[in-house]
Amino acid sequence: MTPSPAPDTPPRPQRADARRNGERLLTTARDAFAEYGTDAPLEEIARRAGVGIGTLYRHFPTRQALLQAVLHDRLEALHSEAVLLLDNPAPADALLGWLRSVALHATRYRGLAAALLLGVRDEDSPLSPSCGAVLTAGAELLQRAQRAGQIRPDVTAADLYTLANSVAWAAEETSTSRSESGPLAARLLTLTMEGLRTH
Amino acid sequence: MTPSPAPDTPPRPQRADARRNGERLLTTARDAFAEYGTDAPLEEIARRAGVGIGTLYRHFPTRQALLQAVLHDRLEALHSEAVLLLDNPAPADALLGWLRSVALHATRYRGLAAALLLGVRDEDSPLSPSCGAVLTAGAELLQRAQRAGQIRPDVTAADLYTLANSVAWAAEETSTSRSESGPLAARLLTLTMEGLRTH
DNA sequence: TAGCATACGGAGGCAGCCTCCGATTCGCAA
DNA sequence: TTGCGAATCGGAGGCTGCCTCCGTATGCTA
Repeated sequence: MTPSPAPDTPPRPQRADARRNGERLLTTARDAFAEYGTDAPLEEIARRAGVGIGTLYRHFPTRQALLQAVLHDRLEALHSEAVLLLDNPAPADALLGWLRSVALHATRYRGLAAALLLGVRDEDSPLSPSCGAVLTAGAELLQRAQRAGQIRPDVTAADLYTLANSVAWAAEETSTSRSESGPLAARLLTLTMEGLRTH
Repeated sequence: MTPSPAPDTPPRPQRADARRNGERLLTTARDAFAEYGTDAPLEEIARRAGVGIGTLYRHFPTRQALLQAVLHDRLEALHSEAVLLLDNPAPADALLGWLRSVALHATRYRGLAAALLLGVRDEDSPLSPSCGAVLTAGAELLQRAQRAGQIRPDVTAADLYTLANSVAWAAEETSTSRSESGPLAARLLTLTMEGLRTH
């Protein structure tokens, strides 16, 4: 146990240069992921941000941690979108529209769908909390639609999350450019989702 | 132009040691892919087969080429299964059953679904001919089911191939062990396919 | 402005890819 | 059988990218 100098004094705040470097890494990483996909070379990101590779690893110990920081806001947005849609008068439409957002988001970077799927499977992943929150929000949306009798009762939120991401993955693997993959994902998702409604 | 000694004499057949090495590499690769997935280290495969890495690359210039050789028979089997099913009296059931085979096959090795999708997208891939044949066979099965009015007319064979593989991919990404991913793929595929029938 | 905790940077070791070319082996022809 | 040329082999070596470790530099507080 390292004795703290004062138990309730918060640890000294981050040094100014450290905060600056962290921010530059973040914005640089965002660009690099967009350009190379989620397996963009980390050394390239450090170089572009004008810091050493050691600095990158100190701020973000794993690629997943960096990705989590880059995605944080977007995942939060998906979460609150789901919460808002709980008030939508058409439960099934609300659910399916939200799933479209999820799938579209997952086509943003090449490799992202895989990372998002890992985020729910592996509880130790830095993405796990954010992905878990998204999944939970989706579950409420689903439950409401199922209670209304509009969606098959045997589908789980995990199924839907998985399907949305897998469709996004397929779109990104199939399309040459990233601009094509969005529409393709939407099209495949529509086909997939048709089977979920009750008849 | 290198002048051939005799225009219609086939070039001298492969030397005995070369043929032997090629075969050993093939069976070794099969095991390695099963163990490590499609990105198994090639040097490991060469080592296990008891040949130098140079020999591996001479026989199979790319990883895709090796994969193609390993998959050849299985893909051919999927093709002929489709042809046989053309005689099945229930067109939609025949199609959906075949898609289940396709998806199950794609869960065989980790990373395989991605390779199979690439095989139809990239015409230069060594997998392209085999994958193309599978896709064509599936298209006939689909056309028959659509003519019978049992499957939505706006679905393409490429859609179905893509969906089957993406579901297989999701199953392999989601499951810890490979033995779980088969059933999960089947379950997700069922959900997906429900929407394809006409009502 | 001195001293210390914090943060930086990049050298270096590792794994895997792929190429290239000197060494080896096969198999035909005499 | 033997000799020879063509076919084949093997792995060293150069490259990219990952990640760790530790000597050095710098911001912050007193």
